[in-house]
Amino acid sequence: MNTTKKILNTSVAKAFQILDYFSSDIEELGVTELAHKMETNKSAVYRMLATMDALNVIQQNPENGKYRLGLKLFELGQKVPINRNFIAKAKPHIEALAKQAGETAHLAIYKNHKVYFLDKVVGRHDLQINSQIGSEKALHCTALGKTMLAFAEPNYKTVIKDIELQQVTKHTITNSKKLIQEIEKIKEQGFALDLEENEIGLVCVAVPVCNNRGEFIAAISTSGPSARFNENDIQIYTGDLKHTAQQLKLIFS
Amino acid sequence: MNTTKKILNTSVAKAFQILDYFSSDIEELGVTELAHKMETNKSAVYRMLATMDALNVIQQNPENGKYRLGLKLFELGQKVPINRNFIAKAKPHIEALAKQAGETAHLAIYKNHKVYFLDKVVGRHDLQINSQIGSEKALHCTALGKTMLAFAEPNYKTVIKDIELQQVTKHTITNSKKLIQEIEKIKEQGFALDLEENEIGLVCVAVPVCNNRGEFIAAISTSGPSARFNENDIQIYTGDLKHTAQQLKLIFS
DNA sequence: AAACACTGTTTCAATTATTAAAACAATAGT
DNA sequence: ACTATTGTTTTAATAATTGAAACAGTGTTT
Repeated sequence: MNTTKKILNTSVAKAFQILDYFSSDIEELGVTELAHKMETNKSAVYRMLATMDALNVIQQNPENGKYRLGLKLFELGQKVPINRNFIAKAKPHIEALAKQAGETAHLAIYKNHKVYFLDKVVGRHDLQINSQIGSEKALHCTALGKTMLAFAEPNYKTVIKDIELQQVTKHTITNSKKLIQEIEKIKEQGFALDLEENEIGLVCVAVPVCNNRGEFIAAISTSGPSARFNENDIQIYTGDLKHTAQQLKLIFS
Repeated sequence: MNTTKKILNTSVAKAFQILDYFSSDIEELGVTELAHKMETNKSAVYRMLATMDALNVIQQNPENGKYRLGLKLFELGQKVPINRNFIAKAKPHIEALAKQAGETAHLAIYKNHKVYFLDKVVGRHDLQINSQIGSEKALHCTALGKTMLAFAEPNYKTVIKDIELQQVTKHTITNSKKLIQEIEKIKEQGFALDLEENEIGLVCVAVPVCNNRGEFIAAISTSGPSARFNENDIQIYTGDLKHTAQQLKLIFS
């Protein structure tokens, strides 16, 4: 019963590598385009695409021959066992949070030593974060991640030593000692900050959501450009977040 | 630019075959269990699972060693280009529809000569349809499918000749001539019925949702056990459905 | 406690499928 | 009509997958 698995089938890995090139921004990709991105030949990519097309995993646009993600993935995505009931019930509160601050709000969970976005409600401004529901982020450079290290991970010191503290921006905490200090601080104050540690110009505030037994369930955050996140703003947002976390606590208690 | 693709990579096909064994009912599956279901050996299944585990496509439960669908699929599912805005805006109307009738309501689209469920709101009764958001259904034996043949497919007669009219129940229309007559009737009356043609005991009413240019967008339905769907009930539900379709028309016009 | 039955995991030679370059076909732009 | 691009197909060379059997754990039964 191993925890870290190895890739034993290269074809399957390549198939999912292809799928990862698609996003909400890049809806369509061609064979040649993908082969170039992946630095392989067209044949291999084509065979993968043809196979996945036959399985409805991707779908070819008959107009230009390019491919896009198919409905099989939508179906499989719906079957992933996550608490959809919680997401649905939390939604109005996340919406209220985003509306109050006017900034983008996120709901995220802790899994595989990573942050996973479960839901997102955008703020009212033009300048927005390019986050994707379902996508993952590193723990050490995000407010959500640091919240999780502080409140979701009892052995957070071990985790910090295990994960790679990659320098994403010049403000990223890459020193494990400093990060442990930061987590201790977060534990005390009950919220986490990301001051351009994940992306220059982007600030984020996050708090944990727990049930009435004090068990960590999820983390919520408010994020936006540093220009709109001065000390006073952050204090207000933190209050809003704690208020929302309290409401969400009642849902799952 | 072929439309029907062939499976050129067996490994990828097997990987997705494995994923298809999972559902919201069957959340967890083991290596031996899957190997038995697929009538192959454990090694092949294990290698697939290990690979997909490494990619977060599936995830092993460390408590019992069994596997479940992973967050990568949730992420990919979110990236599939379907009109999520429409689904979100339609949701309250589908909910109202389900509440009024007390029966399960569905929102579905037409793609690849098939019905795809985009959303579902369950009714108030214990006896419920076991449908899955994102899953597909055949056209000829469902009210939603027949609605699509009538209103979404200009060349519906060609499609009927192309698709297999599989006998699902004793009431399924398997004769193409009769099905064409049925579609013509549906075109006239503006709604479609499924009188136990897909499952014995299950009745379904469906209507099309169009924009103000008359273009088909989606189909909505009300379904439940035949005991709760007498002629009078069906007439009421049809009225409700047409009312909802009218409201949804305004959203996308 | 010891034997059993059941997991998931690993191994390894035999087999089979994948590979990659080049040719092909089909479209769009100049 | 030519050119440049696309997706698709073909080919022997290659590298991967296969599947039976052994292994290593867990939990249950005797």
